[in-house]
Amino acid sequence: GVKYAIGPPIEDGYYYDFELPSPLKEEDFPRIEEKMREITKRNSPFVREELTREDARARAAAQGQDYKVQLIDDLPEGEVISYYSQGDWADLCRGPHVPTTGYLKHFKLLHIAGAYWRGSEKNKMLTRIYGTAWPTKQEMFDYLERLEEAKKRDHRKLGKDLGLFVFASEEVGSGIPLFLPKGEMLRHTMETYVREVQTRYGYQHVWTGHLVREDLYKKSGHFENYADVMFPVMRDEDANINYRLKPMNCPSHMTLFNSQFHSYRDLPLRYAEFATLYRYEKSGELNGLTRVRSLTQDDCHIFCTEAQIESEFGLALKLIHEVLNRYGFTDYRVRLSMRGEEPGGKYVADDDKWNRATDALRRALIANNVEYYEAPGEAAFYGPKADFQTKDVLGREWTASTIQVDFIQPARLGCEYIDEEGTKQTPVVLHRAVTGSTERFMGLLIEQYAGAFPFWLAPQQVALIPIADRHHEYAKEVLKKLQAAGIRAESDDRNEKMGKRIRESEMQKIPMMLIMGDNDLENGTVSIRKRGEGDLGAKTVEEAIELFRSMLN
RNA sequence: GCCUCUGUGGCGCAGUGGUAGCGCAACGGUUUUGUAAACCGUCGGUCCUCGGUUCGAAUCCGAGCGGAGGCCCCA
Repeated sequence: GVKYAIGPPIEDGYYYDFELPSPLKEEDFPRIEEKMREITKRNSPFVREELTREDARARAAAQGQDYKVQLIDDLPEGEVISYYSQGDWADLCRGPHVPTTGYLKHFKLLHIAGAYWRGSEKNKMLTRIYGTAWPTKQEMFDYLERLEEAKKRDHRKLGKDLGLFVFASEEVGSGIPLFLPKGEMLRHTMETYVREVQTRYGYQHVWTGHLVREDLYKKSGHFENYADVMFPVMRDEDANINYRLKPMNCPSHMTLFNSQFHSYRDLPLRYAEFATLYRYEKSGELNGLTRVRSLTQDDCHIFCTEAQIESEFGLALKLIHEVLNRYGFTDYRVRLSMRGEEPGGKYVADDDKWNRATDALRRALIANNVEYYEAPGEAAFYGPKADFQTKDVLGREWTASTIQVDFIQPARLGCEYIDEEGTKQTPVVLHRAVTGSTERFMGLLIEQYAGAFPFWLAPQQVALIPIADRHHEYAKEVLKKLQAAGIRAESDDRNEKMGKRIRESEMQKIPMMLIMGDNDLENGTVSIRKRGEGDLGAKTVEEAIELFRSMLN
């Protein structure tokens, strides 16, 4: 028989998990929906019934509903246990429900997915059916419409349309984005900007390459948790050494720290790196630019004393605010990710250090007036963290910025500094990333702006389109002047009809175009066309440069 | 990795057993020509791969490789 697990409401809909005797297919949906309509037409009432724990348990057990029995057993003491019934169907549910089935008129089953019971892959995989329901036909139509619209902003689609990047999975492999010239330009702009900010905030940039001896990760503790995602590269049989592609930077940066003596006067010491990392993410995990196997992390490690945590956290916070605001991200939530309740697991066992680290973060969040919510079980194995959660166009949550306190790794890797008393101390390390990874952040940016980037970020600021002759000397001269003025200009190398090119530029969200027609070539002018404002008429090159500059802010 | 869905010219799609079609794009041309369009024509496909069933496979079956939506994971 069918066993019922859980079926909660979610944003814009609901799902229900079942254990089914035979697999369900999406082609079964019409039949199920037909049945649903039949039930709603009956307009039968939902009846609420409150039971004692024993009665509820007996009832679920009698029906052979093992999952319900487990749910009942796990309900906290004092919780009212209710059953809702409708016709001959009864189900454990907290409620509330609509009075009768007739209230449910506009619904649609969306898709099927597998889901582990209780979310643990050790448990059986159940069949989850997602659906949506709305009070009116119009609202449901609007919702489905919104989904369609969102798909148009999907960075995977826009990235292709705008010529930013491609995935050649069958040639170079899954999860390895290849960036076209415009995409590389965008990457470069993003990284140059963050580098400039970091330098201003007292960070020093370092470089640690791509290969690391496996032993270092055994020492740091990464190996036992993440061996699965580390690409093996090469083994030196004679020396008995394994080299790995670098999946994280922390041990490398700490090794750099250890390479020199440090006094308390050197602290805080802030190392930053735009590092290419490689992680063998599970195939089902890959997702456009937001989850890849080769990524560029804007990773930083701040070595400081325990007393400096709060001020360093505050500084990092200020930096993150500045950067996210510049990019136009204001809609994010801060999550304090803490160790889970369960003892052991991946978390390094040292209650005292965990408590001190968590308290330090909490104090810093409060001191800086940051609103946050706590999430047990989300911490890194070495410490708690503050994660800045943003959403993509389909509503999925992703971590962009993160600040993490680490009392564990520096000790393991033997980091030291000499304090005022002349004794050796272990520094605290703050791990910090602003954009998280250049790739993921670019994906979020593309969706944020639907491809219409702000001027300073746009991979192409101006398209040059000489009408008469693209090899015209004057056109070349104009291009040179623009580039000399620091404006990213490209000449269009296709000798196309202008109307087509303009339509295409609208699609590509080019913020400003510079057109050189016959008249311009004769008069020594250029014609400006600005996105959203249309034709601005003929200008001199110098006037055009002024106009571009004014757009930069 | 697991569950469900999916893989046809550059892009979007149609085609469920008889050796592939449409729209857009591209290319050429005519006309017009300052931000746009009309018309005519042309090019372009190992129908993801391998194997099987069949007289015959894009179509049915199996395996593999991709992609999508979830689940677990996310240093």
